[in-house]
Formats: sequence, structure tokens, C-alpha cells
Amino acid sequence: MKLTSKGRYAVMALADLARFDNINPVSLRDISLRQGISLDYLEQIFSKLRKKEIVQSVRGTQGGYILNKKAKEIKLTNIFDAVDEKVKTVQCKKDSKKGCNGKSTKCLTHNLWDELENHINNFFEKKSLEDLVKENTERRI
Amino acid sequence: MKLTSKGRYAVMALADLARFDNINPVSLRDISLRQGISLDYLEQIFSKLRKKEIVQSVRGTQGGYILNKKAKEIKLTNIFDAVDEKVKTVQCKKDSKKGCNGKSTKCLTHNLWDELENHINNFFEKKSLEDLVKENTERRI
DNA sequence: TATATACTTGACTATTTTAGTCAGGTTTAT
DNA sequence: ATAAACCTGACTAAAATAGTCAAGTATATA
Repeated sequence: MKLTSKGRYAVMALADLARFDNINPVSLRDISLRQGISLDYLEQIFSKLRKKEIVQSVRGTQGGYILNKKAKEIKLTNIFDAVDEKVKTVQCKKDSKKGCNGKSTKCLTHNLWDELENHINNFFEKKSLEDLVKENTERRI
Repeated sequence: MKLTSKGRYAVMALADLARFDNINPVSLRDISLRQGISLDYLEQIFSKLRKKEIVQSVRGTQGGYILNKKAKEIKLTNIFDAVDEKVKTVQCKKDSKKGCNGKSTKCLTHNLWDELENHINNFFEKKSLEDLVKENTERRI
């Protein structure tokens, strides 16, 4: 089980963005340099973030991206969701009526995975971008 | 982020095993049929579980596998560990002295991932095979 | 002792996912 | 005008995954 780079990058980039006010746009080029993420890849990621209205784009020279909401209102859940980073534990088919994977009995561990998913998602729902930035500023002082 | 089949199968198979007493060995063939997991794949998985002394093998006719410890003492952590299912969130190189990935600053989200890893591992350390089987029997009654 | 059952091991492979790259745009501040 | 920066879609190398396949070895039981 591991987090993919896409999800990680998205959070890293947004944390970078959140450090600046919501007035001056930050260019992907800057984020790319600071965070060491390929510019082209960032563009793909931000395209998704924009579609989910997490960021707003500012075109042209001196353009870039700004947060579309307050950092406090952006939860990790929203970010992961936007870039299709999902917490998946079970493959049991939903359509089978009685149990999992066409078996007549519900698989022994079905509830376990559900529980695990909730446990993880819970963590993501609590954490906001603001939390991230705060933690870092505090640590820096 | 998703769990791989190897980890899932390992837990499913062991939960199946744990339902029987520790005296009569259960053949992989039976588990394969009951859980819908390829026999060959199960063999790979059990080879690892045996090396980590989670199960014991009984060869010959009527042979199979039995748990090597009490179900209570086998935590999910142990199982995942045995089959190399690891919770991985960060790729930051440990050897770099100051920060992550050769950057001079520690990456903004580093602590987040650590926290997440702990959160998940914590879940795995608490759950034992016994818990799983219990939950299921209770539900069945 | 013959034999079927079941463990044991290692090598191989198709498929999928990931983590990008590349090419060719469009928009707009200066 | 032009350079900076966003925007989009198609393509791809490499890695991981989820197995399969082949050739064993060990042993309970008839």
C-alpha cells in the first residue's frame, strides 16, 4: 500500500501555494523549481485541481495559480479526490447481491477493509491545508 | 493509495485458516476454492508466511498449513510485513542530511506523511487475526 | 511399497499503472 | 510584438502487479 506521486505532489504543490497570500498568483514554474516536480506533470495535476475548483488560474505574464478557497476549507480529502488518488482496499464487486466476488458468503475480511478505509479517510478529512502550513511555520520559528 | 492483492489475500487466507482449530491442517487447495485465490499464487504467499513463522506446514496427504501462533498474537502488521506489503507514503531519501530529495529544506509535507504512516500502522498493530474471526462469528449468529 | 495428495521453489510473463515527456497550442501583461 | 505562463491531448518507458508454469520433494494411507 502506498501513496502515488500524483497525490503527494498535489499536496506538496498546494502547500507551497498556500504559503503565499491568495492575491499574488504563483507560477507553476516556481513550484516546479522549489518542489522539484516536473513542470509538465504539474500542469496535468493543476488542470484537475482547477476543474474541481480548488485553485483558480491567472493567465498571461505574471500569471499563475491561487487558491480558490481558504486554506482552512481545503481538506486533504478534497485534494486527493481531485487528482483521483483514492484509498482503495477491497475489490469486492458491489453488484453481487449476497457476498463478494460472486461467492455466496461475504468475504471474511470485508468489514476489515471497510474499517481501514474509514480510518484513513478520517485522517484526510480532518487535515486541512491550513494545518499543514501552520505546522511548518511553527516548526520554523 | 491502495492495498495490493498480495496483502489482501494473505489476510483472507489466514482468516480462513484461523477459523479452524490449530490441529487439523488446512490445505491450500481448500483455501483456494473457498476464497477464490489462485493456488499457485497462494503457494507463493504461504512460502513467505512460513519463513516468517506465522504458519507451519504439514506435508503429505491430509497435509496443509496451521497457524504457528495463537490467532490473538498474530497482528495484521505481522502479516503485511511477511508478504512485503508496506505502508509507504514518502520517497524522501533518508541519507540526505538536511532535507528531502537533496533540497536544503525539509519538504513541507514531510511530517504529514510520517503522521499518516503512523496512523495506518497503528490500525494494523491493534488488529489481530482473532479479532477478525470473532467479528465474523458474532455477525453470523 | 505404490500412489495420490499436498507442500516447495524458481523462473517466466502478460497486464496495468505510474510517472512522466512531448508537441503544439492559447491568453494576456508589459 | 513578445515573452511568460497557462492549457490540452497524445504518447511512452519503466516498474509493479498478479499471476502462470514447470519441475520438483515429502509423506500419509491403502
